[in-house]
Amino acid sequence: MKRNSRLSLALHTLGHMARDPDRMRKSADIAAHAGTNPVVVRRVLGSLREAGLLVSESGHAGGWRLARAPQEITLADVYLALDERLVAPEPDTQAHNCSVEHALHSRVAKVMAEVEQSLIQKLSETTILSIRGSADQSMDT
Amino acid sequence: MKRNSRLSLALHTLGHMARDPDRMRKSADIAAHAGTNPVVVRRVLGSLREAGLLVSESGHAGGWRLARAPQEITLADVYLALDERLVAPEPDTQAHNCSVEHALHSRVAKVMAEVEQSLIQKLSETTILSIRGSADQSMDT
DNA sequence: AATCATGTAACTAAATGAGTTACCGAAAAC
DNA sequence: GTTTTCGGTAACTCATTTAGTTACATGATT
Repeated sequence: MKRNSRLSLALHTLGHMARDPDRMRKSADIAAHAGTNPVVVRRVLGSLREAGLLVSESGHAGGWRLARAPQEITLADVYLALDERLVAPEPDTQAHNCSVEHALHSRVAKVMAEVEQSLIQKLSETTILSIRGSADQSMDT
Repeated sequence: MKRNSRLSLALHTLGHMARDPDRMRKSADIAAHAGTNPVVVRRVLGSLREAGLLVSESGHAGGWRLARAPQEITLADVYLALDERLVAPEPDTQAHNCSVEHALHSRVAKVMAEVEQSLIQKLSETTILSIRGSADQSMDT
């Protein structure tokens, strides 16, 4: 895989789950569908669980399930859960030699932060319900 | 450095240049200011030149300069020039096993593309003039 | 010609992230 | 209570990306 694969995997999985929210899915099945590894799936979904988007259970009837209704989960939730921060507010480790540099740095950081917020705002306008497929087909066909 | 360092370097340099658009700057000076290497600077600024944002010249009086007025250069121009594509429209190399997967994949791709466009739109609303420092201080203080 | 800039190829090193193996612990089935 | 079947996680490998560096060619000015 490549860049944004975590986000992509998350959206695909949530899209599937949104079709049938009550069903439990095993990481092995999800992985097979996504063409990846169960551990990778658990890592990504684990982040979503920490953010309260999913719940997981062990044992025979275990697996993964949405923690709330699909229309209550937006792409912003997913984005923030994965902690990607595409626009990246660099934590500013560098001491700046001149005052111009310092002022400019803070301006750039401010603009980047605004763009990031704008991105999150845009993402919050779409729920995973809208990327779900149309009908009642099941995942394991 | 870290992620988005190219974009960051570009914005910082353009911010400096916007203060005094007619002045020629050497890659060595820019690199010293940014705490990086002249070759790295030339690579990044080379992308901006290909996009028509900068011009460069060789020789004694050589260096880098804005190709047009700073208020005519938006962050979207810079973003597109660097070919970053943060939201990343994965080129879809994979054949999908089931029709659900196929439909879902295209939905996800569509949403991602919309978000990317939204990001570019937002970036186009800010020019490098607005990240320039306030007054007439020069870069080499 | 000598100098000083960009342009670029080629390489190194570090960081990132997917993939994998292995093992633990929890919950249900038997 | 033992076995089975899940998730949870640590530890490692491998590929990719990218900054950094060296070296050298090209072009423009002195």
